[in-house]
Amino acid sequence: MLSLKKYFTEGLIQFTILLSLIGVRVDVDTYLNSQLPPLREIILGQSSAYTQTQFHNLRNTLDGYGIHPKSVDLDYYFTARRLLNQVRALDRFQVPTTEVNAWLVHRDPEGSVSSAQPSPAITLENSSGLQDGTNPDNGVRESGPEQGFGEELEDLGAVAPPGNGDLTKEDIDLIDILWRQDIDLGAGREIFDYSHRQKESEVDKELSDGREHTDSWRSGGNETLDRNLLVDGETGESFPAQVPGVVDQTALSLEECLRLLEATFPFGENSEFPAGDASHLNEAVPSESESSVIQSGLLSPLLTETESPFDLEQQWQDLMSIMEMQAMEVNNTTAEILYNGTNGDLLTANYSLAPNTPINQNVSLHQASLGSCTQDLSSLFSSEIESPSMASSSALLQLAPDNSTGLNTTFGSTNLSGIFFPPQLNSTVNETTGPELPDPLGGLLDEAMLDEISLMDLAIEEGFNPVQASQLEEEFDSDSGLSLDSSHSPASFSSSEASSSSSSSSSSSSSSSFSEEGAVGYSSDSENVDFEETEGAVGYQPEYSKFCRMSYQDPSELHYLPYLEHVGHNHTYNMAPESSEKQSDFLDKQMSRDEHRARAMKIPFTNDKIINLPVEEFNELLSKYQLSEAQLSLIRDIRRRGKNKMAAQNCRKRKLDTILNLERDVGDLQRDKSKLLREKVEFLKSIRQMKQKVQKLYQEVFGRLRDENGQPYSPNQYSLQYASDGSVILIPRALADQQARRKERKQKDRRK
DNA sequence: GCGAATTGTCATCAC
DNA sequence: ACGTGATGACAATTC
Repeated sequence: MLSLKKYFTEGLIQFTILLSLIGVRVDVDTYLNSQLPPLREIILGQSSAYTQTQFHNLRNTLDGYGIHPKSVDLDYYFTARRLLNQVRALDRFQVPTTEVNAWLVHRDPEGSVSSAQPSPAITLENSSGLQDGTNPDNGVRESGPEQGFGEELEDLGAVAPPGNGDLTKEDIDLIDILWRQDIDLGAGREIFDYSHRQKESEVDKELSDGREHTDSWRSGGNETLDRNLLVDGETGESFPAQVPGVVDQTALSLEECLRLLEATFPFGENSEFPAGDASHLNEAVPSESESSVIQSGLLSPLLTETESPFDLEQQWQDLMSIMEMQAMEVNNTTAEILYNGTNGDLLTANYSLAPNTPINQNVSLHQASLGSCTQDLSSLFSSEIESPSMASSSALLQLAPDNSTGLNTTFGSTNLSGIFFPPQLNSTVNETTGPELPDPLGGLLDEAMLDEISLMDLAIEEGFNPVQASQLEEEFDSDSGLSLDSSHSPASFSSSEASSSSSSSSSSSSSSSFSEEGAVGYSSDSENVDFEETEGAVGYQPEYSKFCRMSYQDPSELHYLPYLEHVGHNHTYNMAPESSEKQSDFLDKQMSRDEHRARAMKIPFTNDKIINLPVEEFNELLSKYQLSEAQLSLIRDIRRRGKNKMAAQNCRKRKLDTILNLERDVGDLQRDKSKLLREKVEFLKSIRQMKQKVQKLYQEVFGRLRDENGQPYSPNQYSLQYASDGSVILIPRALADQQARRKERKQKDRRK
């Protein structure tokens, strides 16, 4: 359960992140919040703080249908939920709690190699399925081979509040489609027949209508739609034949995001992943020329897992490491790649990394996170998707401004090693660092290397004894001192770090971190906010503005929505007396101490209102009732404690984020330090080689010099020196020694 | 039953 | 002056 919780929580967070990055506003909370106490329990864990709310939600969402968070009869529960919500929807003010900008569930035409495979039935079914997405009641459920978590998710969608309306259902259906397509890639293509799933989800509603009726209805109603659709033979997805490439690529990216997530997303223990899923996943990925960067950058680690199709832990770690790299690489990777690449050839390094490294992905993700969360899909992806051929070049172009520092240092290094010296002199450098692949993780030097560097420093400062330095360097090279310190690799970072907000520890800067990382930051907050929504809590409201999904979710607003007024009503009347009793006991146990106190004191309104109402309305509420002094006192205590409780939770979250940010900053600094040390080593090597070359030239020039008699000068008696005007002059050795001593004295004096 | 982790509460300060 | 958020410290609870 713990692992499931972890996967599910982080998976949803990542999923939200992915969707938010591509500009789709999706409120996962909708699926977790008021409708699904069991899932909330799974995610949030048992907590008195949350349980209080959960109990509250439970009471009001179940309407008497008892459900224990840890022993859930989901089918019964969901069915009851759906029916009740439908009834309630009849007279309910609807609140849009989910906003979807665009949903395109089809692949780009280029990627559909199998689109040539005729599959009219699937086309029909898919198109109708998509259309049916807004009208879930039209299908007939049919028992299919898939009974995994997707089923639950479908039900999950079915119990979305009626107030959320079609969009929510659409969301879930589409997500469900995407999930299933990959979860079931190993199964037959009929899996992708949306009508199958539709039928499954609605089997409890329209058993009598039969499939023939439904199919004929569909075929009749969707002919026009079908005409314009092509079908991907592998995934069964249909897509408009004339859709511009931009949109298709966008849809692909979305799909690939979901695909990636789902591949790493363990949907419960009963989810079945057929062997060879990974290979299917591989096949489903479009060819490289058209593939989005997400695919090349994100999927590749997953695709290497074909040997063990679903090593979930490994898959998950892959995803987390990728997420980590996405955060890192914008700042580090490109510079380091450039740096490493220039050990041999800068241009080669650049062009070789362009097509198959995640730089492009980095750029897009970075931009997405920097930009508005509601960024348009087309604008978000236009740079890479609109003209895929330009993707690599744009990546290169964007490298420069982002990594100007790295580039400069790179050139600095290159100038020394590559420009000043002929290739043969550069061989040592290349041999040492050439084989190194660009390391996006950032290499760190071990202590041995630091020692070597210190020794080399000593050698330099002591007048650069070439022999000594060479020996040192040989030792250094033989130790392959550029080895990375694995302890500092991102793999060692906690997964939560990937979702932690960036920036420094100060609260003010932590605000800016939200704009940088969007939904990534304060993920735990969103959980908190979720629970607070129905409770009407106002905790951490200012941070709502930092989230993409905050627009309509001011809990204080929701709190006053008329249809929420029934919150707190007791709907246990339709329960059997025994179960009602159990329910009552259960709820009693879930109540907080203050709730018990309030009940004992017969406080005529909910603790929820006591805590979360604005002060004016709170006072107004108090004035409406004739309350004793004890009651008033208790009410104020409840309000104080309730607010403080939320404040404490927020405070702890901030503290945790601060710690994580500091931890990440330390890691960044360590990487920077190691990078600088590596550069220093390179510079030292270059200087040594330069000196060797100067020495060689010196000997060559000196050896050619002849005196008046045509005899060579003795190196013991004469030496060559640079004059101040840049010329080279021959002076007696004694004089040269004198000058050297003077220089040394001056240098010592300066040091003092 | 114990210790660690988590959560709730109080006191206090700052805004 | 009052309400509220933030936070350290401690207690209670949960794991």
